Amino acid sequence: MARPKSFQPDEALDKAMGVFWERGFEGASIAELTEAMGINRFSLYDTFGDKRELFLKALDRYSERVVSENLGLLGRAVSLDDIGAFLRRIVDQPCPPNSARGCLMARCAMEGLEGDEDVASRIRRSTGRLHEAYQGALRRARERGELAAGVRIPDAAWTLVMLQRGLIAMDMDPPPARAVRASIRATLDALRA
Amino acid sequence: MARPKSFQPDEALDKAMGVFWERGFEGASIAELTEAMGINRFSLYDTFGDKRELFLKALDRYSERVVSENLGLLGRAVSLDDIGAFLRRIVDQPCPPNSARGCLMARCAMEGLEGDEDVASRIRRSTGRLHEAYQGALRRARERGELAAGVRIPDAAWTLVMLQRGLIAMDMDPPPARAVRASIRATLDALRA
DNA sequence: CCGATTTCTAAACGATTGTTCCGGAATCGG
DNA sequence: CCGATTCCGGAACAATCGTTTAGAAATCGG
Repeated sequence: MARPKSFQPDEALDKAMGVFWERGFEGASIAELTEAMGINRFSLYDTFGDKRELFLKALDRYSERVVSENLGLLGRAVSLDDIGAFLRRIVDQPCPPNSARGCLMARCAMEGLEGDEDVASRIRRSTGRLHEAYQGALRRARERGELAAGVRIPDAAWTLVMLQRGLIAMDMDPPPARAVRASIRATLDALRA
Repeated sequence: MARPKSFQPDEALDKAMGVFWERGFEGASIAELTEAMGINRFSLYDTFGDKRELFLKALDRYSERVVSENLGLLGRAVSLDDIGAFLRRIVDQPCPPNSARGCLMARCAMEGLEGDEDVASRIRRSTGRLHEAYQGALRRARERGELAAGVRIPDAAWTLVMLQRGLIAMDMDPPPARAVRASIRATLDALRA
């Protein structure tokens, strides 16, 4: 054995995730990353590989941190009202660390990273898990008799995924809060028995 | 007077718009732009200013071309079915020039350009015009007696704006086409009398 | 305390970024 | 045809990009 690392890779990866979250992949420079992570250039390459590998690791971290947290909340939803509360939380949560907004996955989907299969597969997996969670919540709502007869759960789950994406996409120029709440309510009422 | 330009600024700006559309602001390099525009580096700076000014001009061009085209279609919508046809057209149009997808404005809203007030104001104006157009279409639908009594037109218009944004945001990993059509139909049925 | 092993510091790499400058080419009015 | 004016081609700018390398520093087992 020899000299131990003077930093905690886990914490450094969290910081890197935050930088990518705020600035995107191309927008985040190595200098910015090393400064935020509190480590040296060499340590970054030695521990995480090059920028792209670091980005993939940050995506995975985002998936187990942020996405899984949201999925956990959704997993406890048993009614349409719970789903509505979940969606409302999405829009008016005060962004985790400081000024990072929106969804890292959704942001990458907008960048030119669509060609990178490793990135694309992670995004697909993330949306797939979200769709799955919405389906679960809808099934529980159906068991309680809340859903209208004609509602197809897979399609309704996709509707909610798209609504969530739409809410996030409106981040820069958000509609009045009342309109947002009304949209969420209208979408859920359309499923109601 | 003297030597005339050997290119048409209007066409060159169209090409630049296409590059920004596909690659984003930071992703589009000057070399890529000049090549696509068919002009020299000097001509670019002499005619359009620096990269940021060119980008702002491209945003304006996008606004008068693509946005206005969509707004024109919406302006002819008189029923909820017309709105539905408009939304369906958004998702399965085969991307104007070649492989440019999504909305340039929405893409910039995801990039780190939120700090630039000149960019932000253009995005606000674009979404504002879209919201206005949806309100107009909804008013015409109401005149025909299609809208339920409790529907507040401004809120419903925001719902449609967000739905459209959500549809575009799902571009990389799109849900099955049937689910998309079902979502559009469900959203509109919620407004129906 | 020592040698082996690993991390860290710091400098530098070539490539690319956005931007500018200069000499030659082209077109105009006269 | 001429001089003035404008534009084009290409080289070059400094700055930054992502990445690598060489040597100093630090920690371990023995």
